[in-house]
Amino acid sequence: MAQRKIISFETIRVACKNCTLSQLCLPMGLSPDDVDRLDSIVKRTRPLHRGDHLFRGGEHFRSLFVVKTGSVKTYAPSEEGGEQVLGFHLPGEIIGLDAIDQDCHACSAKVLETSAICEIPFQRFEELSASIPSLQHQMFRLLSKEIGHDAEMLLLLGKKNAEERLAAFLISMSRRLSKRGLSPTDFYLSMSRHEIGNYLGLAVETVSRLFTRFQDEGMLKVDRKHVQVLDLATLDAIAGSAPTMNHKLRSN
Amino acid sequence: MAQRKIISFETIRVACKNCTLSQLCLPMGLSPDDVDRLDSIVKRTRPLHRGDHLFRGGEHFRSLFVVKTGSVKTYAPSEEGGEQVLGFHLPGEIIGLDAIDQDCHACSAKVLETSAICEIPFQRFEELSASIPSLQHQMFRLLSKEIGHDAEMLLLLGKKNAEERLAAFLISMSRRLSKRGLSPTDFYLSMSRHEIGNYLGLAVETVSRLFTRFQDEGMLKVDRKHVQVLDLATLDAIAGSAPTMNHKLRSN
DNA sequence: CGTACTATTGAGCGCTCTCAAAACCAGTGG
DNA sequence: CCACTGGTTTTGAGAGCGCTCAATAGTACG
Repeated sequence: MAQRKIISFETIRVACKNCTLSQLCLPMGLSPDDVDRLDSIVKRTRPLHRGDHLFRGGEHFRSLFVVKTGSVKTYAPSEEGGEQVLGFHLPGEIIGLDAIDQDCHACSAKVLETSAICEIPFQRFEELSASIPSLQHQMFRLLSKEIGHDAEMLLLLGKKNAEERLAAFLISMSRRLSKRGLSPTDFYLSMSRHEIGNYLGLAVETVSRLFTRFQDEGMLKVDRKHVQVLDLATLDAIAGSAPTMNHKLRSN
Repeated sequence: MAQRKIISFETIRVACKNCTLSQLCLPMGLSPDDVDRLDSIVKRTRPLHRGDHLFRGGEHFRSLFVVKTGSVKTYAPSEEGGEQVLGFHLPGEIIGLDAIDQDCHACSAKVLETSAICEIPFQRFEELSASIPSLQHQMFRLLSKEIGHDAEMLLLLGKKNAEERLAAFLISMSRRLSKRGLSPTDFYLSMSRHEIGNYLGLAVETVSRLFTRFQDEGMLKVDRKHVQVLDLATLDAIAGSAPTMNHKLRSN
């Protein structure tokens, strides 16, 4: 996932415009003028590095964030130092939507690799969207899309076994990366096995064993964080919640 | 949960106003005038009965729905007739938010008991919220709240064991019912054990066994769908994701 | 009062976790 | 250049939670 890419300031400025565009505006047109108004409230931040926090749980909510390059994970810290990884966010994806309600962040967001992030002050964004109906509509859609995505994760965690979960995870990464113009079959995972397992509700060891198995079965070629998908069709079939041949549906 | 309540048309009309109010407007004030404008676009529907559908997956999205009385479940039908229960919706709660994005319902909504439902045509609602900034803000909050709730479910399905899941479910029901002025310790569950298990990612048998266990341990008194919580504090403690004494955290 | 459905209870097994240890990697300092 | 150290990943062996299968009881309804 573009680990050691050199990022010029100009690159960020331009691409940042693109990323807000692609997320909020592309699907249904804003006028070029409205796009400029939107873009004028977006702040650019200098590149963040592995381990940096966009925000921490409990902090006051001020802005939404959009990943320009790199990747970010969101997680809910629990009492005893444990955490639940809530999601991984790739370029073009938005972070912080869950904080609008409480006006305060319920989860934390940590950068997984050197990343460029755009910041959208929410108050100003709200004012803008009140005056641009199609922007309001896009925002509703964006929030709704997030809810739909969460529903998929509920299905994954509620019904799928370990094999199906990892396959679904890889397919999701593949799709999202290819949407950004990257290879759907050859990519780097910026998160650790530990984080993948946490996200999928599996133990690290189970994730590791599955990577090995998938490789043995010829579906993947795995070297550390570098993944090459050799048989996307089979992987997709496994991910598709279709219970494995020798399994019946669980509890339904 | 108010199973055999007689509902007059007038009751619905008045209470329907209340329910849209409490969900969308109460938290931050709309002017009484704006409230009337909102209320004027809300459709009342005659009472629906057990098994009726508000909508089915794949149908075109036109309206959001608010539960006035009764209860509704949303679920995602999967390929082979199986289904994943996505949520149970009690009075005052809104349904259909996930359909805004695709302009088409991804899940189905089925009435669990005789219920009164309000319908909010989304197009008209959007127009209205563009002209009432505080309504727009409330809608953003509502969508965000849903995302936050989903995150809680992810944590539940990803990290909690069967005991903690059922406890969390019961605490959730208790809280939501008491928010509507009903008893937090004495209520009827309108959904079957099967549906509870499906929702929580557990087998029916496991749910049944846990109800029995909770009762044996003196935390609950259970008679079919009638639940009385005898020790809310303990139940709350179990639900609070705190791993049981003899368990460590799972995979984090 | 039979039929169908839902709920309960019991017994056994399997998937995934836990525990443990080795292999591998990256960074640091001698 | 290499040993040392902390981290991540891999691999192995065993155990337990929760599922599956199966049978019984209880409930709703015609």
